[in-house]
Amino acid sequence: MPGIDEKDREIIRILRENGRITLTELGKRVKLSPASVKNRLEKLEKLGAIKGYSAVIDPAFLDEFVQAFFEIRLAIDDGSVDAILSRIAKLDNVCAVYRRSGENQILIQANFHNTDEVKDFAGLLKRKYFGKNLERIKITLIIDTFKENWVTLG
Amino acid sequence: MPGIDEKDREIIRILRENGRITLTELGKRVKLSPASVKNRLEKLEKLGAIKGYSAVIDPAFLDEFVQAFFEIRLAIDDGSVDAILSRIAKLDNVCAVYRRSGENQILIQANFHNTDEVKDFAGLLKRKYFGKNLERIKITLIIDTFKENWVTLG
DNA sequence: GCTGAAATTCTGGAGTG
DNA sequence: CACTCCAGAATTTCAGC
Repeated sequence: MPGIDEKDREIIRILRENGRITLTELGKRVKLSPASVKNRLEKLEKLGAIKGYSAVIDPAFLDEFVQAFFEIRLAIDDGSVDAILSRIAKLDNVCAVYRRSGENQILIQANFHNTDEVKDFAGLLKRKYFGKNLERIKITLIIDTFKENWVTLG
Repeated sequence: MPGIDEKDREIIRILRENGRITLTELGKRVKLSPASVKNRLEKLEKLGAIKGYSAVIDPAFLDEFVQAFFEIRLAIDDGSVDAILSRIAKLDNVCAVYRRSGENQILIQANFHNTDEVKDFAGLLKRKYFGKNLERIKITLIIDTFKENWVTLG
């Protein structure tokens, strides 16, 4: 990676596990002044190394009692799918969207208030987003979370 | 949820998509003083609604060029597995660990420098962590990420 | 990348409804 | 009892070096 040194990587690693750390504390850990850390942060955000910041939430506090994975098998997986995935990514209840190797090329993670909403969402994926290109959809529900977004729980 | 009102939920929703927002800005959005927001944040963290904060990173900048999912089928899935999953969750290259419904009860997401490390990790899961209890392990590699941790990319 | 000063934010206590 | 206000502390920010 061009223009990235070990201190940048250390900053990234720390932020990944503690996204709300202050510049001052971050500076102490990597032995830099707060101003320098800020300059590096801006550089890393501009370069796209840091995409954003997020809090790790217990979804039950938002009445999101059902968390589900949707593994989707498409008949044809070409570039035209990208636009669809981008639209799905914008949905408020969707927390992750990946394209991956294997038979089920698409993986979507989303939260719901109840299982009826899960069914509705699966129908939406078939009807509104993928249409006949959707060959199979496998739904699994999260039972327990031990780590999420690099944050260890419990 | 006891002791949680709509303003708390709004704070949580904002933080989930913008984990580094200041208390002042957060206060403007939910129409509260920064001090009140701070009190609520401390309450939400104490209650366990907010588990932590994380930056969303492009793993390539850490030379983590391979991101993989490990779907694991166990012969017996009882409470004794919890301790194992907690240990796996502590590993530095593991970003998520879930127990879920379906045939492959365990889902692990982790990052690697290359595919050799993926193979090593799969071996470790079998040899060190699950042993004979591990019936099957399905590995898939992430090809593209459209959304992660509630942060939309691209 | 550091320094130092100014602006902003954070923080804890006292006061109000 | 949660919120606001306010003053002191800490942090952030930006200029110049």
